[in-house]
Amino acid sequence: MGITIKDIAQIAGVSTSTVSLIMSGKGYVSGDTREKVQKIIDEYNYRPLRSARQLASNKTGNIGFIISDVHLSRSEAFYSRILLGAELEARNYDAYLLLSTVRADLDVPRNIPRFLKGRDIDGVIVAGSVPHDLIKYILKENIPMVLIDFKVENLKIDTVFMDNRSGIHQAVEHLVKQNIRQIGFIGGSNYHPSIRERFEGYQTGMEKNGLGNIARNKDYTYLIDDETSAEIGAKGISSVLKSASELEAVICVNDTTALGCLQQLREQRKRIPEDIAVIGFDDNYYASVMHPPLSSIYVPKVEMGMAAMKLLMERIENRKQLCQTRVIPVELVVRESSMQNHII
Amino acid sequence: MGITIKDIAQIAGVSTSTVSLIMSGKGYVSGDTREKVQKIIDEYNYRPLRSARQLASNKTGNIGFIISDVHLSRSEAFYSRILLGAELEARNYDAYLLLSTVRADLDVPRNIPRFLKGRDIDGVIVAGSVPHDLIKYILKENIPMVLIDFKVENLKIDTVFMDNRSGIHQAVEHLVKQNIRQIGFIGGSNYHPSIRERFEGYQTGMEKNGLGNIARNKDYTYLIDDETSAEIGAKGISSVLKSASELEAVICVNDTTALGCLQQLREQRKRIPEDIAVIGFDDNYYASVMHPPLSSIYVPKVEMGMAAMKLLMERIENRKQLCQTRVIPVELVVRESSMQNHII
DNA sequence: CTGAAAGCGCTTACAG
DNA sequence: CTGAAAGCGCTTACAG
Repeated sequence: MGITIKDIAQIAGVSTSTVSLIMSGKGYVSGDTREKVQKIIDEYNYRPLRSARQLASNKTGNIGFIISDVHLSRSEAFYSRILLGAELEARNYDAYLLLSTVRADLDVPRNIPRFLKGRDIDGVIVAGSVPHDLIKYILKENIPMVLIDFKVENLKIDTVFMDNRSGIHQAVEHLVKQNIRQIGFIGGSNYHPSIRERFEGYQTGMEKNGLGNIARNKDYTYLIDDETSAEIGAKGISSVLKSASELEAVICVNDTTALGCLQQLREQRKRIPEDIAVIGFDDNYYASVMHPPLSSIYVPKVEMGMAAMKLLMERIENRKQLCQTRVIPVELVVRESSMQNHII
Repeated sequence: MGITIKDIAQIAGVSTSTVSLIMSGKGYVSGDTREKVQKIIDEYNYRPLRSARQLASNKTGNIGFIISDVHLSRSEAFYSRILLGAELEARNYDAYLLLSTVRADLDVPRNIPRFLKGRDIDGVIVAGSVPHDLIKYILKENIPMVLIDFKVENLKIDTVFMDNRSGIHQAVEHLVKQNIRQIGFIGGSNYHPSIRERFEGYQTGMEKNGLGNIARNKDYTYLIDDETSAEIGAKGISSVLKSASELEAVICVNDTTALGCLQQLREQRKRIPEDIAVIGFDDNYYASVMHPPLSSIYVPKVEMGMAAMKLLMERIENRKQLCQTRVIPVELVVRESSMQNHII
């Protein structure tokens, strides 16, 4: 029913090879022929059938996007924005994005995303943490892959990351500039690479400002190696408040944690930011509408998805190139929750 | 490099037709042959190449998932949960989900999702509102389609919806049982079908409880036909509070709106729920961690995605069947924000 | 610069 | 119940 390359070739009075060459932009075709054929292609609105193209060229034009089910449906919309970026960028390569969610208890290799088994993709983007076995499987199968906001030790894989350390450094400096020095940290240290980096950022940032003794004092930190949640924030601030009575400010590993922290502080009748300043990380929608509005480190999520897609395409083009890590810059957004001395 | 149907046929000593028949589960194959061949298929872990299958059968095995970019990246994770459900269900049909976001200012048909033009999908799921022109295009092209949480007037399309009216009715009754009668509504009336239904639910629910006069009194409602936001909630409650001084409770069109409402009430030093009870809709993660925790109507989002995929597959099977609407039940979750008289 | 032809890996009437 | 064969719509060496 659709129009085929044969039809176009016949109408244009050329061979199908020529039409194919023109469609793909490869090989040499004279300007005249090209123009003539292109006109007919446009006129008939011809689009090559993907499956035929795939079969003949042994390329699928599909990119797999793998994400854990809990991450995709988390409220921060963090990963769905990354997904959005990947999809946007895919268009520039005329690629389709195949989505597959995986569970944490994935049974590799029995239960892996189908497109991996069927080889229906040219490469995959993995966003956030997934079972290590899955990563190893993809590597073993030699399928081009880019990780976003995830790392697996000792494995050479292209990665897109945000500059977690710089983000926390910005937060620390913003506080120090206000003469706030008793700064705590709530979150985790090891559950996820980004979480680890944020904690390290806290340590090094404090160190740089001559506050290493505080950062090393465990009274000032609350670390739980688990999926982040508002609950951790609430428990964390209670705990730190008890152990470090001098506390003036707290940096939370992300906005969700900060939310719980804010609530707990309110229940304890602490004024924010007068008694305790609070800073989050991610800068999601809720940060700006929290009470008070939350200072947070903005992460350009869409850009991360786009960067990953670009990197993957480079990898597919040139499978031998050295592994790269793209670090996406982040930026502190100051709001009421951390403006203790009202100097922005 | 991969193993093909030919290899399997040769090893098993049968024709490729027989292998194909077994793989697809169609036609008649004797038990003996079936078993023998199946064993070899399993042993070699053979999986037919999708593109070849597509080309030969003229079916793609792909389902398109279309969603507006703003919806996908909204913080409620409402639509990403729906997407999750669709993907989960797709596995049961061995279908792949192709994602495409569209912008509100989509230029139809120039800029429509590529898989629509290329006919690379067997059908599409459209989640949330998208430009009407796009819906009309899909209809005109006779591509099987299911809408989720969206309607286009006068067009016959399979649809999955949540029971918005029932949700609001539950909220009204929950309040009335506590002898709360001065109930307002904040949100919109016309921007989106769900919003309209929720407003209608407010009107009919109030009517049923003998409170029609209040529902008809414009002092008790604040309606803005725009994308929902916390800001609308804040402005809404200020406005209603001014015009309806007797106000005891307010139902918000969704949780995001309720969030803004909560904040504004706090700023005005109103106690929640003692002075004003507040109820949201959607029951997203933030509802339970708001301050105070927000009563809200739970919407089973994953189930909606699954239902849509099932419905679409039915439609693809039988293009002539009558259009169906699947209404997914919802349920009020009572939390502190609406427990004025402490009788749950 | 262009064309003829083989081939990609399946499915599906059609015979038998 | 099973096999031989055509065909799906492309791409890609290979000639010329």
